[in-house]
Amino acid sequence: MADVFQILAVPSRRHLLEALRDGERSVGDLVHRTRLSQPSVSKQLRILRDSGVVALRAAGRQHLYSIRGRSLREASEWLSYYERFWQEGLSRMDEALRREPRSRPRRNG
Amino acid sequence: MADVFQILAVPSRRHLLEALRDGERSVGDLVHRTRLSQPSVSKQLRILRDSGVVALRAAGRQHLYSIRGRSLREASEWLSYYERFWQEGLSRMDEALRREPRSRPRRNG
DNA sequence: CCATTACATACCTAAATGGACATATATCCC
DNA sequence: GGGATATATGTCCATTTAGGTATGTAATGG
Repeated sequence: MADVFQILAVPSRRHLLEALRDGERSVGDLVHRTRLSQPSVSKQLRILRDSGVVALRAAGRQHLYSIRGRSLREASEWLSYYERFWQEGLSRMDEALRREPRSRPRRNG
Repeated sequence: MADVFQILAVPSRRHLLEALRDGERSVGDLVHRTRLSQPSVSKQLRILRDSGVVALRAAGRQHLYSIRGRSLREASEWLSYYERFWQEGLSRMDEALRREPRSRPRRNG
């Protein structure tokens, strides 16, 4: 069960997850949406499943995969600590001041 | 300029970014906060810089690194497409229905 | 039962890369 | 200048792994 960022690091796996955004898809369906061979798709789906990012449901001969939010949430939460670095227009100067709250900014730098 | 998820896939790099959460840090400072050698820290900082995740500011002999939000934002935005998978209690059944909005749920499946 | 369809697994290989050590470069201080 | 400090780069290596091909397995239909 590798960490979620390592899972997301591979473009093919992200493409698979993008194809799953609007619901369950079969393996063959996913193969058509990528440039990967069927075994490669199955392999990446296996990795996604082992890491808890997708779930599998059997339906006859078909295997239907779907997104499981829980693991992706970890990544999102990690990134949330950095939101302030783009939400406010934080410059490095602002940061420097933030680290030394005792010294007030001087009029002339 | 590798993609941001590949950058974040390496734990050492995430540790460096965590150490930069509350502002600029020098290289030596970051070395003390990791178990990496100084050259390894410099190497990873170089990668982070090339990918636009951190910025460098020289201050005498010291090189001060800081977070640049822009690149991380891309990752956060990608993940935002999956928020609904954990924000609502979405089951696979819900998803199936979402994919076929024309057919109403039948009383007996 | 047999062919077909749908998917998974085994195995292999080429490529990428994280981290270490040695060394180069730059700045500071005496 | 010269030594010390701070950081960067060069080089090497062991490890990981994405993707392909070949093959195995399970479900469906006649």
